[in-house]
Amino acid sequence: MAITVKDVALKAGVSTATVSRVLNNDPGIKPQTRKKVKTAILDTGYRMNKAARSLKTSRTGTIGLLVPELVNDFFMTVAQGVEDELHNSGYGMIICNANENRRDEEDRINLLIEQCVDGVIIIPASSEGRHFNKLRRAGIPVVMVDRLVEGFEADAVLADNVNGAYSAVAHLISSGCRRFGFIGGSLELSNFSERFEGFKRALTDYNIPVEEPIIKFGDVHVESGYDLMEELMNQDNPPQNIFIANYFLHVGATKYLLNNRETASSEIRIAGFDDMALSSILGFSSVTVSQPMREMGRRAAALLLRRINTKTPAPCQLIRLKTSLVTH
Amino acid sequence: MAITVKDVALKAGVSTATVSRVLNNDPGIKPQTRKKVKTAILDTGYRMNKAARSLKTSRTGTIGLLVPELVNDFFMTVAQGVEDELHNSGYGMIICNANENRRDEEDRINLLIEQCVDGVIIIPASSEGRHFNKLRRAGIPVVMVDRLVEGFEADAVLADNVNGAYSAVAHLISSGCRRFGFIGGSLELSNFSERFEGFKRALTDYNIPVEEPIIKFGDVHVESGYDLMEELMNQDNPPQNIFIANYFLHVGATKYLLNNRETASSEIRIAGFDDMALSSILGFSSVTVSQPMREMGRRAAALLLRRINTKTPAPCQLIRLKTSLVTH
DNA sequence: ATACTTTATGTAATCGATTACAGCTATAGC
DNA sequence: GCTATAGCTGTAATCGATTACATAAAGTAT
Repeated sequence: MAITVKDVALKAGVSTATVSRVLNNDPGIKPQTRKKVKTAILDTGYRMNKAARSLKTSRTGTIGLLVPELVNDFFMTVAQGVEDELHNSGYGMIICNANENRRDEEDRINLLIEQCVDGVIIIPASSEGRHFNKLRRAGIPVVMVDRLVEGFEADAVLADNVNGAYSAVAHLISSGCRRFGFIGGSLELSNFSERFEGFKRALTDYNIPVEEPIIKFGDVHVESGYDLMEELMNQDNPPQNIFIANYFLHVGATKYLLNNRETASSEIRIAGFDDMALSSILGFSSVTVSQPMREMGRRAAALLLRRINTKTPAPCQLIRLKTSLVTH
Repeated sequence: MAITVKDVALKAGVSTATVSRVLNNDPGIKPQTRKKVKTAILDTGYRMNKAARSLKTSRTGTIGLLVPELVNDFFMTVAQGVEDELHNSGYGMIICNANENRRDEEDRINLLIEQCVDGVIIIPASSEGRHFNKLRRAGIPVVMVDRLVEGFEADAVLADNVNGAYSAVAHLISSGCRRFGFIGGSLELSNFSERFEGFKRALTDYNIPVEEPIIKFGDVHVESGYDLMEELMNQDNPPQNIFIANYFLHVGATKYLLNNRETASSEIRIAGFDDMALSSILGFSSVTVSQPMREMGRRAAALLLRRINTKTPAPCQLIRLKTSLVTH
């Protein structure tokens, strides 16, 4: 039923080899032959069966993108960047959802291997990455984004978390703030430990003590932000200035403050990480660190494509992208 | 290099046919043979080459999901639902991004056809869908979600937009509101025209006139919401109650109000469509219509899988899912 | 014991595109 | 005029899994 190279060859009066060569833009085809084939392709409405091509070439022209969740503007903005770059090169992208857990993450890795993707970009769901070695064993190049993991080495594209956090806190300090709370995700996650590092460094550089009880860690979601802010505010002498290490925590924390306007001081100032569409309308937010999310995706894809197209194994490359500060 | 059925067959001392049958859980294999093959599969670390299978069976075990954009919690929540359902059935999902324009949308359709997906779920980017007929011609089943389009008929899963909008407006009316503005996307998009329909119906049912100048249409994004709210507020005698027909418009409109606290009355009450993670912390929001987004995705996927697995062409099916009202 | 099912497995063709190799033509070089 | 070379194009094997058909073995009926 479907139209194959054979049909096109017949129509154009050439062999299937020639059709294939035209399809692949091989040089060394007479211009008139090429034209004949091209019109035959259009006339027949031929569309290549990529499964057949993949079988022969063992390249699928698709890469996998594995993210911890789909409903997340950070991950999806990175995905946009990846797609930007891939599409330029004629590659397709399979997005897989790790559902925030290792089991699903591993499961999706298997799926991607079976789908014979040419490469994989991973935003890891946890701090542990031994299961990614399957990809290595299957000869599939990998690029990590946003976080590094234990037990697996690969190229990576990361934000300069330390300096990003530092600059936000320094900004608040220079506008007079002197006492800071911290809300962040688990220190096991490399991005959060880096941001905490930047936070501490800014405080020590300005001779501000780091007070244990007003440092809070949770997971990376809205609910956690809400709870941690509640804990923070219910202490004696809660801090007026709070650095919050990711967008979703920021949203949750703001939610708490809005729900508790009476008790929470209106003088609270928040420095947040990630500048999203809604960051500017979150109350209390005075400055946010903006990661170049889309660019991170683009760079990751570019790096991956380079790996795919060069067989020689170069040492792992680590790209750090600068953040910028957005004041509200 | 890679391990194939041949290697497994050799190891197990059977033919490739038998290995294949075990892989496909065919009945009529002696239990001991099956066991032999299974251990051989584990021992060799065999992983099937899906390209080869697809070539032979012309089924890939993947479906395509085409969305207008990735950075959009509505679309991605639907995507979650789709994945929930697909993954139960061992299917994979390729997400494609139409970038809000018809050209890219058509381009992604071609990509999906070439990838030989078994079916496609589409959230259309515009009101026009003639280009989707390519899928039909390629024999690929399609299910639409959220919107209907002109020039292309298919199964669809939609929210009950009319009653959703009606109930939100009726709710405000019953709490005393008497004069309503409307902010929505183009009426060419079926979901918005339905919501506008519900809006009007509520007003007429309660004998409230529909005043032209306070009805605003734009596109479906944050910026548009901002601009339309500005227009609305700059009129003589602006309405105190506003129905906003989607989440992003709602966000944009709120942004305007927050940026113009002095001029805008604090008595403004908004009824919004879509209840998202942040809906509850948008100021002014008094009620939102919640679509069962994830369920919409699930139902769409279930419908698609049924189409894929039954050859008999049944008439198009249209599923309407009830919305619910969330008060803030 | 014979013929006929039924059950389990093997043989080999097949899906559609790619590509090594062969073959043919035309041109250049002598 | 004859060979060497380059430039195009065709022939046919190939990728890995599936499956129609063939075959063999075991069970059943008479």
